[in-house]
Amino acid sequence: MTAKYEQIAGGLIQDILSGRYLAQDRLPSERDLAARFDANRGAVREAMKKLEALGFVDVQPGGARVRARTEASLEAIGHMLSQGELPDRTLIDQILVVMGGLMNVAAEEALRVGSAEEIAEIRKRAQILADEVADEERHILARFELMRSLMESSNNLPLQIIARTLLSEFLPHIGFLAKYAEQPSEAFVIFARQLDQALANKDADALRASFSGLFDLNRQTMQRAYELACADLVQEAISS
Amino acid sequence: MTAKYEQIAGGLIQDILSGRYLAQDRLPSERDLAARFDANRGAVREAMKKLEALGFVDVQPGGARVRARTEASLEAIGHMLSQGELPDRTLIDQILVVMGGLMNVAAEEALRVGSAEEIAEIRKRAQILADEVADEERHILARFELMRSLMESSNNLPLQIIARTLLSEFLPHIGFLAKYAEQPSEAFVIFARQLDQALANKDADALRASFSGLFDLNRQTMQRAYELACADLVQEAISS
DNA sequence: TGACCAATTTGGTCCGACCAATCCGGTCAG
DNA sequence: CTGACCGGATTGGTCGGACCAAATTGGTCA
Repeated sequence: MTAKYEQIAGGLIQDILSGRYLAQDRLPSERDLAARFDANRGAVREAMKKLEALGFVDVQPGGARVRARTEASLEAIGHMLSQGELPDRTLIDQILVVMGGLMNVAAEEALRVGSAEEIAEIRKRAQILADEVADEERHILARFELMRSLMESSNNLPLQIIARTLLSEFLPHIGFLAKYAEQPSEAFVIFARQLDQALANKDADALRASFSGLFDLNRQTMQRAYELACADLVQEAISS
Repeated sequence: MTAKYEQIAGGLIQDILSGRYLAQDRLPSERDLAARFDANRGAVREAMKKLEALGFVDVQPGGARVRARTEASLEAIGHMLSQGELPDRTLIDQILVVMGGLMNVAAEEALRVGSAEEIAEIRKRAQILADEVADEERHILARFELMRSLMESSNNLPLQIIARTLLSEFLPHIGFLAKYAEQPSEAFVIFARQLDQALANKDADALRASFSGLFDLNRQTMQRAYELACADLVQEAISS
């Protein structure tokens, strides 16, 4: 049984994201909300504190007001993704773009401040990706391990926080795409080799190029998988 | 008069960041905290909800535990910056690095999906930066306007959220550096011109190069200003 | 029509109480 | 002596009612 204040918070988030309460609307008073959710006002207040921290609302003496989407917190992204039957396709792509950019920064920083051991660790992950015969499961794992070690070696706290948050908001909502994902293409392997070489030569430009290539491929793969998943969903709807 | 639950939250954050409570320590019970802060347990609970949302603690039936720094939320960065007399120098640099990377992504995306009007808007901001005779105040303003219009034109919600959050956590803590900042150097003007040209030619590589140059200069300027501020602080300490 | 004032509403805080899950220390069997 | 077990104390979660100060609202009056 989830805590009641979480249920209240979840309900209000649904209302806000679904447009029941628009930006700059005033939310019902805490007393009214307590009545609607059949809860005590204290529980409602705890839920409001959570909404406030998530950047969904702005609560002041006199009333709580809904904030604009762009004023939300990064932790709110997960809730935005879980709206509707399928997570929003554009938003997924946007997240992938940002993740790519962050990984680029992490790679540059890792190259700049990382120790030899850390670079070697990263190269090991890259080499697994460059290994054509690796089975798919190990391949997927290696991608995450590559990202993880990059973040670690960047020694950049804000970067680590952003990447971890983004990932944890993102991953729970794309599990359904797994069965539609393609095998890594030939181009992927080539980019992975370039990545390894760039790390070996400490060549920042090549590093960037190979990384951009890898993440673009990943984006395309995701978009295709998304389309396949959509098509499947339509089929199911017809047959039912 | 700030709300009491905010005072409590602030006090606890201080305790956590100063090391009074270490990672995975158990926090005192809500009842004990209520006694210590001479407050009602309800107020303490609201403060705890805030700490939880900030990623500082993990509260469960049985007790609340302190999380590791890297598990914190992006909104916690501001609190980390306000520890000690001067904000942490390394952390400032790390934030600048991340901001640079994000702006790079924004610029690429703006070039990819932005309308002609939006590109023109960005170029206008860049041209102000390339204008050597602009007074300093206008110059600083133009930098922020450039960043703002880039973020706007990227049409990337996660990116906008991250950048806005990072800026709002960052800016309040670097105001003291303003009086130590140098005039923009000649190199800065050159990079700004390159930026304008790259936008005109829709040349993503040149865009990246000019942006990296601008942000590197900015980083160096900040670091020098920080050192000057430190030196000043030492002087004051001696003379008092 | 617009400025002004009072009643109402709203968030912030407090008190005391109860429940269920967890934690802790002692007990008892191996 | 060790380890599983058990019951009481502790802890977070919820409830109800109450009061205050600030903001909102709506009506009044100039």
